Amino acid sequence: VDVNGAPTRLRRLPSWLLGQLNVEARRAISAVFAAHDLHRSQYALLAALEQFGPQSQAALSQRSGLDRSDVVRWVDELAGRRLVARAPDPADRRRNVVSINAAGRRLLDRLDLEIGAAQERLLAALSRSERRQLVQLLAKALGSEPSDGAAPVVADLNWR
Amino acid sequence: VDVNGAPTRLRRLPSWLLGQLNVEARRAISAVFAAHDLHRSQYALLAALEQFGPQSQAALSQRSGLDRSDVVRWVDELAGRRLVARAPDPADRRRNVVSINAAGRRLLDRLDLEIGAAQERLLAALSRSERRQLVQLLAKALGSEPSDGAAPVVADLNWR
DNA sequence: CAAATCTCAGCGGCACTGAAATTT
DNA sequence: CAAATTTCAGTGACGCTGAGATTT
Repeated sequence: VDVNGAPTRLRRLPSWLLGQLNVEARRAISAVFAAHDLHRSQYALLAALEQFGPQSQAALSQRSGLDRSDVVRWVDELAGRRLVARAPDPADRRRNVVSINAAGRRLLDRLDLEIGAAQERLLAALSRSERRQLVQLLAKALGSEPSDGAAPVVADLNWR
Repeated sequence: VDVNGAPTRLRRLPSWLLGQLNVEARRAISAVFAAHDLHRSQYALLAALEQFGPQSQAALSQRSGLDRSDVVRWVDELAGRRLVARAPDPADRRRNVVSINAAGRRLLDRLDLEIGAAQERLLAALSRSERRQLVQLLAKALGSEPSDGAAPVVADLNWR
């Protein structure tokens, strides 16, 4: 993706710039996951399970931002690889309770490092403080409230 | 898209934030174009034609960032609606020369306004200076060199 | 009964690939 | 001949919809 040479109209358009950088981001990230025969969505699921504990697929959908039907597919895959467990909820038999296990946590830790490195590659043209700024601006635009509880649940990723 | 409630891992990940905001951006922008029975890609083509003049489809592909095969499809559409003209290049008969006409320019002007308004909606949570910052950071991350020739080719869009 | 949950089949937009046809 | 250009058919990932089955 070479943005120089593109029309001025586009080069000034936030939505266009977002789209272009997102293309590069998807490429970089997908490559990381492909090396593990995994998918972006599965990282989101593992992250939600690690942070919020065992939960229904509906809850997973809400927390991960994935569609309910995609949650079904990706949990299938994760369960088949023994990275998560899926069991009917005895308290409400409409639900499946999904939980991450030790192998899932190990994989998540390994992925954190590689994904962090990919972020650095993606934003190589920016300084550290610029990367921080970009993250804050994106979060604010999304209506993200400061992740309360000043104590971070997860250790700082290495791209910071 | 509600980003609060998402895992901390994701909320700190530039590529994830990019993806989430890009989803909203696509939704906002597509709605604008749908009202004109148009497509995002066609705006990019019109913008390239307006700024750089008549050119081959290969050149259009490079300038607009669209794939060569998609250029074929969208130029088909634009030509069918008499917004651009497509004629074989007498100097090199492998090429088609595509050019924008008066109707295309009028449409482009109208779109500029509506797209500008959509950008404002997308970034409503940001102040003006934050929006400017975001655009600059995205551009820098993409390796965009300052659009040289301090004189802008296009009038400032109203979302600035 | 209405509402929630899970599951499955499939759709539409989109970036992209491969190959054929033509011309330089 | 190799390389460039246009065109077309098709693919795969992705976000999403609709509907059915089950349970509360």
